[in-house]
Amino acid sequence: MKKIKRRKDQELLFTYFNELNIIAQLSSTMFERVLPHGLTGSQFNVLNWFVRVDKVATPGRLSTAFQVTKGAMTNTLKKLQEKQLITIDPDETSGRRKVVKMTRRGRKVRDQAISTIRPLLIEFAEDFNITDIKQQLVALRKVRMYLDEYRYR
Amino acid sequence: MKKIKRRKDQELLFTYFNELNIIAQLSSTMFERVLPHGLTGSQFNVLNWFVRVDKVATPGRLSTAFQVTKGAMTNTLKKLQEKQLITIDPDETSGRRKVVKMTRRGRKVRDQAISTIRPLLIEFAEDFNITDIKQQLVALRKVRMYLDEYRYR
DNA sequence: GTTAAACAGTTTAAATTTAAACTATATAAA
DNA sequence: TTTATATAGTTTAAATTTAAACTGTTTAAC
Repeated sequence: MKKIKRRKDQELLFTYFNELNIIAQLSSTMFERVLPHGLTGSQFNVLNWFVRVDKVATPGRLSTAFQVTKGAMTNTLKKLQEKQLITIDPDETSGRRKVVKMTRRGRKVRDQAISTIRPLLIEFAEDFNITDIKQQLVALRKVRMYLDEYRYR
Repeated sequence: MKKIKRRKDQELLFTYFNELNIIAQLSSTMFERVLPHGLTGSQFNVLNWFVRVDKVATPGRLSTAFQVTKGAMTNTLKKLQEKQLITIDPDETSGRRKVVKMTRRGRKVRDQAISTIRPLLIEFAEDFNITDIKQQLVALRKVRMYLDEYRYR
């Protein structure tokens, strides 16, 4: 009896994470399609980080934040720098660190990106109950926190 | 007033999809780490599809199901074929189609994969209310269906 | 029946990402 | 102080994925 329940639970959870993954894939693709200036998802996420979290960053802090390898972040930052959306300077206080900041142009492009994504979200909001989404978000945060902790054990 | 509400909603939704994406990334990584036989996530997903959905497939059907390009699926199937986990044969009734099936070996490896993932899910289940997850799943399915339809407009 | 269009799958080149090796700097231990 | 180790970031090669071009087959129109 218990064994059967466990198997059922396991299937349910598997389906649950599968559904999460499909949604993640579909939504990222939708967002990426409308991003301006040939911005990729990772590039936009970095720009948005500067608005959401902090004015200043290091490559390492960003690679930890987005859970990508340092090499991947080096690449993403290089692209953003080429487009003049961020600056990468040596850290005065440390010879191995670098200081990353968003430029004024970067901020403008980020705002533009937000405003191209907004219509998609507004439309979505018309079909869904915001209060309900808010509750889902509470639950999702718990799941994310669990996974985050699990990762570092 | 309405404008402010819209902006708040937009931020909430953005956070919502962001949270979904982080969870998707963390969970896929966790699962992939424990997969046997150097199986990648995409490879496992194909094997699992044969258990969940149908005994027989075509490359096209699979690339649609997982929303990846045909080229990506060609690659994934090639890898699975090399490992002798699937067979790819010409379709008797059509010269341009191919018939993909999971081998007995493939089924065994898929079952093995499931059983390496299971402990992670069992542990997860101990910290979360299954009834609650079940309700979340209902909500997530609605979101997925919305995005799925949105995609083909 | 020919011809044109659509379809199924593969191949190619470019982009992104990872893991691991590597360079350079900072910290800690002796 | 000298030496060892940890840290920050870059580079490299391999893997995966996409978009687009391409091959071959089927369907539809005429």
